[in-house]
Formats: sequence, C-alpha cells, structure tokens
Amino acid sequence: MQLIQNISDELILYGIKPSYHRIKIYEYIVNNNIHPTVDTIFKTLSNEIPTLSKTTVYNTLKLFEEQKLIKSVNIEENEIRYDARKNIHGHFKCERCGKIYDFDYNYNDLKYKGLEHFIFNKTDIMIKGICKLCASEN
Amino acid sequence: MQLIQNISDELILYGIKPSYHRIKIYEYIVNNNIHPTVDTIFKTLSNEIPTLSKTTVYNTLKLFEEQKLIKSVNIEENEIRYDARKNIHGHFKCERCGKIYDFDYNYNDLKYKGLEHFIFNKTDIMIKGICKLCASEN
DNA sequence: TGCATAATTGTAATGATTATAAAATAAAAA
DNA sequence: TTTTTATTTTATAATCATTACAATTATGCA
Repeated sequence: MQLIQNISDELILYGIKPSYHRIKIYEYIVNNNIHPTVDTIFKTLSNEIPTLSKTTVYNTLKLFEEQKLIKSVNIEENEIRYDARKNIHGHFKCERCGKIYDFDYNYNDLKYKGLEHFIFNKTDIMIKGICKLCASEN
Repeated sequence: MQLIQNISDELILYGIKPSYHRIKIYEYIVNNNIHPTVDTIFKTLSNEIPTLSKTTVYNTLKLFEEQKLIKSVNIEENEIRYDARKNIHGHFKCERCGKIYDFDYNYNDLKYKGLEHFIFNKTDIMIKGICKLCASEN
C-alpha cells in the first residue's frame, strides 16, 4: 500500500527502523491530527492490534520524539500530547471544551531579549482560553 | 513589618484572605524568583512552619492561580512550577542544567492566524534548548 | 462563650509515566 | 536451514506528582 510505504520511508529517513507497530503508531498520529494522548493512541490501535502494549506506545513515542519525527505538546497539566505537524505553529487549548487547536503566527517577527548565545531546540507558543465555538454558546 | 504588610495587601487585592500560611507561601514565591515546584516550596517552608502540610501548599497555589495572583509554568514534563512575575514574559528551559530562565519578547508584534473571536486567558512562549552558560562549557 | 465558616492537616486514592526483566521477533552468521 | 545475536515488544510492578476526602483546628461573629 502506498501510504504505508511513505510512512515507512519517513521513519527510515529519521533513523527509525520501521517495525509494524511503529508504522501503525506513526500512521495514526499523521492521519489523526488531534494531538492524541498515549491513552488515545493505545486504545484506538488496540482494536487493530490486540496484543499491543501501552509500554510499546510510550517507548515508540519517546523514540519518535528523540529522532525529531514528532513533537510532544505540553499544554495539559497532567498528560502529554503528540503532534506530527512539522511546520512551526502554536497551540491553543479551550478551557471549556478541552479541544486543542493549532494556529500559525509570524514567528519571523519574534524578538527575544536576553537569550543571546542560547541554543534553541524547541519553541512553542501556548495559549489557553475559550475557543470561538464555546464563546458563541453563552 | 512592611514587607509582610505589602504581601498581605496584595493577597486582599486579589480576593484572598491573608492567612499566615498564604502570606508565607506567596512571600516565598515573590522573594525567590526561581519558578519553584510545590516540593521546593513545601520543603523550604517546612523549616519555618513545621506543621505545614503539602496539601496546604497545593491548595494555596491552586487558589492563587485561580485568583490570577500567580501563574503556573508548564515547561517541565512531570511537575508544575510557579511564577509570581506579573509582566508578560516567556520561559526558556535549559535541557542540560535544568534551569528555567525568564525572557522578554515583543508580544505587541505577535499576530495569530485563525484565532479570531477566541478569548485569551493565558499566553506563554516556551523554549527548550541549551543556555549560554552550558553552551560555553563544551 | 458558643456557633458557623473557613483553613489546615494527614492519609489514602488516582493516574500518568518509567523501570525492569522476560518473551517474542527479526536479523545475521554459520 | 539451524544457530546465534540483537532488537522489539510485552506484562508487571514501582514511582511520583497531584487530588479526594474526612477529620481537625483556627477564625470571625452573634
């Protein structure tokens, strides 16, 4: 299947050996752009792969992030979410419905003061508030 | 004492009844601008207040944040840190030494796309990388 | 003083994540 | 194909921050 082939190639490109589980987990994150939690990934894929272990999901996501294939999103207080989008973007969390939105911003205009000679590995803008939909439901 | 008086007044200003524990906890956060964790606050203040309970620290910090007196900083994966600075600023975490730095940025120039009619309650820029000091130690 | 409310405490529960060691699978060598 | 080795996956237990809860203590007011 073409899609699987692409997923597999992308794993290899990032230095990850494409095992069946790894392909399935990455495929899920790419196709479901919902910043899933470990638990969501585990529960959904368990239907397809009954023997799947949660530890495997944890290990795989950690490997993916180390290899810069995906990014963790730390916008929740209690659990980590994952994001496969490669372009620079920020995250908005609605405090009413809980949904997490991606948004673009003009990162080239950002000027940091006091971080000269600091090495940047990861940047994220996190906003919390009420989303448009929830705000219109008052 | 003048300082205590100010702390107490500030709590009242934010709708918080200034009990002894609350004054001590807020005083600690203000005087130690190190984005302390619950555990750090608890252990340090325990020396002065031997009967202090960790639950009280949790409850108090939650109350402070609800009343917008302080902000939680979600830059660590596993634990929450707290910040009493009121001005807008971002956070940089050094992945080598673990230190968290505040930095200023030109937030007036930031333009978000796709968040029209969203209500913002809290904004933070999180950067991870290697700080100047650690970078020079290679 | 006595009562009502708020604040604090100690302990147990929750739940995400990690550690660990065994089992299964894949890859390589003979 | 067999044997050996390395890698991947699994299951279980441990860790640790946070929360729930009920009891206790302190505070404010009639």
